[in-house]
Amino acid sequence: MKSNRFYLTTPIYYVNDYPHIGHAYTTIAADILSRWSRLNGKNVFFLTGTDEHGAKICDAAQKNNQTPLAFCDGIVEGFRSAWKNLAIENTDFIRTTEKRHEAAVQKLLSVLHEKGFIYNNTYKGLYCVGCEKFISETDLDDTGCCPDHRQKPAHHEEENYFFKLSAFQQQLIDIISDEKHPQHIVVLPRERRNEILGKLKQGLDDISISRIALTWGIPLPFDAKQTAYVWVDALINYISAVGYGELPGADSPDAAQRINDFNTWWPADLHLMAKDILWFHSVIWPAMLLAAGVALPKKIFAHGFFTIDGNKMSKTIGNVIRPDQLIEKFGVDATRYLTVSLFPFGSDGDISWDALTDKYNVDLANNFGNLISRTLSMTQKYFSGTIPPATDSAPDLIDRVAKILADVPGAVDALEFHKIADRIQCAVTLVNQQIEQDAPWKMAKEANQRLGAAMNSYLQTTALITLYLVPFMPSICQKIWESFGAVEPVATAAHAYFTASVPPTTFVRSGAGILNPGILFPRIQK
RNA sequence: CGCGGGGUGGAGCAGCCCGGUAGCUCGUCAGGCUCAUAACCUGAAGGUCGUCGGUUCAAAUCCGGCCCCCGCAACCA
Repeated sequence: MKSNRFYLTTPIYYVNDYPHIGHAYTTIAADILSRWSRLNGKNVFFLTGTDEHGAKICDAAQKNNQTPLAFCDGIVEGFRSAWKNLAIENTDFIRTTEKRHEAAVQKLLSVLHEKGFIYNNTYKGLYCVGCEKFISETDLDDTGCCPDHRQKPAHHEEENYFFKLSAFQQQLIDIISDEKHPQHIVVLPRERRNEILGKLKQGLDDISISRIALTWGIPLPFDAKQTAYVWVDALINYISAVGYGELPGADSPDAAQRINDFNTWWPADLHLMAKDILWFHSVIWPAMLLAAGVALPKKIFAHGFFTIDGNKMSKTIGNVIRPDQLIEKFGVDATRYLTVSLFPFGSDGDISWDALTDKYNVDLANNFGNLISRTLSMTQKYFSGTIPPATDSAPDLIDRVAKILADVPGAVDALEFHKIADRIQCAVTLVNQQIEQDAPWKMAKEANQRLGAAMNSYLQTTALITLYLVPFMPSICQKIWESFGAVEPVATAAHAYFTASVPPTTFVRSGAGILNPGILFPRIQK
């Protein structure tokens, strides 16, 4: 049942800082996709984790008077709790300092070595610790310092191992550009793909994949004096987490199980990341896999960066937004909804507290939240809190709403969160308009026979819209569900609806008693 | 000739890939409703979609020239 499984990943985050809104952005997006896929009957493996090797971490740990691992442990805890607070349901969390990862890195590098894709050479040049790479003199500023890190690079000469990246240029071009290629990788968005292809056509240099004298890393299997370059190390997490490589030692899990896991999950269906690391994922990573004879990931999506109030996110400016700050102001569910839908996913955009607050008030408080309030309130007032039955001549409202929401699956596939939110809001507006047109409060006064059916249709459509919001706002949707008097969890209903087309009329049953959930999205003053 | 992104009513944005009544949020003005979180609904004013040219029956949308703005510095997703 390989076609029914879905393996998606976020990058593993570098542990030089506690999580901020940028990390959260990618991870929330991945979680929404993951939940959506589960609700659509997929067997999902959702991986995230942390990247913990390299000189920077080593230095930071020293400054803190800690061992590198102890230092990492602290920050990793920050990531774990941030994801927990954001209701992220990742299947696994991989750390590059784990044994299983080390085993996978060594296995892959051994294979590359055996197949002749790795050779050693002397590398001379200026090395910047901050960049963790050699830089050329032309890159330096007037004072001879690295412009990125304001420090003088050191003269460095070392034996390094190189990976024959250049051997894969044409193959990579074909794989990325030719949709009919058996190993085709979909790189999105399109403009990013064009950028990658453009760079690829300019040619590829072999890359250094090891560091000498840097002990905080994974030793090369064929030369223990050197450790793997952090990027090579990091990329491999995507296969080490699902079972690539044999674990040494008696306490290791069953090797056969790991092989089975690997065959089940690899290749990944989607690698999700920000645009800055697309090159590593769409060129270096596939080249490594090609060289090793391992299958390639199917889709790679790079989202944009954002500015905050028009400025770059910066500790100096002090405008860094932490996930917990967002949660404090908007709550977990709204935070998830707002961050991914504020501007189109894939392009750069600006985030500001004002804009977030605005969207919160418009989409969630005034529109969706208020729709819940008014329908429940009317049900309470006009029908003593018992959901009235539908009539045979069901209003076409449900059809019209369903039609709008029919655009959602396609938008999810294209990772167009902005569009998903737009469709959902349109659906909500449609119901609000219908309510206005029907004027149920008037019908109540006139004892109009059609009131029950009308009320029923509002509840049904609101319930239907709620199902589409489950991946974004899991806990509030559950609350809404309960307030509609539904017995089964909202996730169960959503699964039934999305996988078996169970009509919405079976979710919100006439005769069921509603509950008052209170104000779900209180308006927020700017 | 470095690379990339962008220029759409007062502000912020969508639409552009797959040409065919220019849409959303905020703001302004007028009205409706009173079930609801002072929420909701309707209507109005306001745009020659940066500019010049091309393709087309038809271009914000495709093609080319030009002008202007912003990244490719970072603590970074």
